[in-house]
Amino acid sequence: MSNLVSRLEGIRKEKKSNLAQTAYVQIKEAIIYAKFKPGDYLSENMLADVLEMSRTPVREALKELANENLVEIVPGRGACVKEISLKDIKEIYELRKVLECLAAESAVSNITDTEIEELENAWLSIQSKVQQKEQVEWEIVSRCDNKLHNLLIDKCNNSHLKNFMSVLNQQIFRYQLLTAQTLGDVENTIQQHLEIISLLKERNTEQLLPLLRQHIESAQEIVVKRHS
Amino acid sequence: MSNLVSRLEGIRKEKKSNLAQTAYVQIKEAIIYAKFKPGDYLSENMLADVLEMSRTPVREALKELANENLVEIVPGRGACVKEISLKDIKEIYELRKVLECLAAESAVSNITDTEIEELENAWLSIQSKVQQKEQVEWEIVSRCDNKLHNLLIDKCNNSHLKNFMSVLNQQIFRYQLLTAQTLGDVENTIQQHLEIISLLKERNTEQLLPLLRQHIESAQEIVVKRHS
DNA sequence: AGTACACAAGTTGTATACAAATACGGTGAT
DNA sequence: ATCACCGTATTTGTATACAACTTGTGTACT
Repeated sequence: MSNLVSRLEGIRKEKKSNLAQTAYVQIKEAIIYAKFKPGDYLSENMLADVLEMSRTPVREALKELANENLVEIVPGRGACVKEISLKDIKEIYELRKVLECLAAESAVSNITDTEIEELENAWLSIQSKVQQKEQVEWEIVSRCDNKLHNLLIDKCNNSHLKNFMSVLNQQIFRYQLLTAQTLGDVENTIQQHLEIISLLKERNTEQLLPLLRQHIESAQEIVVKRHS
Repeated sequence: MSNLVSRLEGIRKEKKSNLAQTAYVQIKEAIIYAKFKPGDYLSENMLADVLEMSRTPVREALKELANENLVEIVPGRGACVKEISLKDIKEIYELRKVLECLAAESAVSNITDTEIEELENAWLSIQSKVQQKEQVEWEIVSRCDNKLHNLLIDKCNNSHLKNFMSVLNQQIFRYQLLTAQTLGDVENTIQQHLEIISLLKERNTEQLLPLLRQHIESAQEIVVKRHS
């Protein structure tokens, strides 16, 4: 009997509490939300102090962030928060274009109708607000935008692709936050998304992929334009 | 004067000696060359003992290897050398197909004529051996094969793509070693490569990409066939 | 004033110590 | 014989100590 109990406890404990992991999450958020700015040097001691833990887990977190291109470890100085260069943006979006299309291709057959409808409703709600001349915040549109892209990744069959894309999307999100916090042509954005959703509904891969590609390209243009 | 001397010494020291890095390289090689076999558990203590260093750098190395999908860190057990599943192979090759084509597209304009000729000569040498019925070892063909693919990666403009591909290629190389150590249809392989090289020489991207894609697909088929 | 140098403060890299969790093997009861 | 339980050994997670290196500043010397 106590055997069973211990097994249940094993299942219940899904926290995976682990200081290195929390350090990783905290520092990452601080970088993405620009609490730590590009060019800042983060010393392990300082971070350990702030996070109230020892250097060891902080160190592990920094190494992981270096892998994901969010910091650069400079020996003798500390971990430097990476700048965002125009070249980076172009490279990342070039990758996103082919990888997200690959994900979409496989996701099309896995996404359920209700998931699509949910997404559609979110956009329709934004559309009606716009049509009634209500104020629409950038954050809400951004969240909806991410919802679509995350769905495509989430529902694709390729776990390695998922990992790659999550690293990419993280950086893209950071770019958006740093450069494009204002709305562009909202009505156009809404139109693009609704078309994509409609093709998704029909499982029309052939027409979906080019449109998706074009959508990502225009997203890139916005970020690039605001960058300078 | 002594100021200059110390500066020169600083330049000369380009070793970047760092135990964590050497641990990473050593363990990775041991896994790729199957000295550590899939399913083996590697404890930090054991590795530290073998590598004659403390657990700290070993631990960092293992975390990095976990990121690259070569081991899986199991709490309470150790780092388990990853099995190679059929699903993994399919996923990796699917990614390779689109990413290597993307790399090739940009590499075509950066590769020099001499680099291509060097590659071509390597393959012609193998071809002449085969035509004279000489024995050709798998390792030599494999090395030539990798030479082409590494060149495409190396000469592409996208640094993020390079990073992704180096992780992918590492795994592909491991698959090849574990499953396909014997030669398939060598003459066909040679023919395929020579055609690709010829198109590369002409900078004929339009015809190159489909052929490259097809080449990767047939490489995948070989690995999959041997896997079972 | 300008330059070389030395010293101090801060940084990472590495080793080690300790705690908590887990696996493993033996022992006993049913 | 099988299962539950318990103690030991091993494992990771974390903190801390120390060494080597880098940077920056101040000082003496030219």
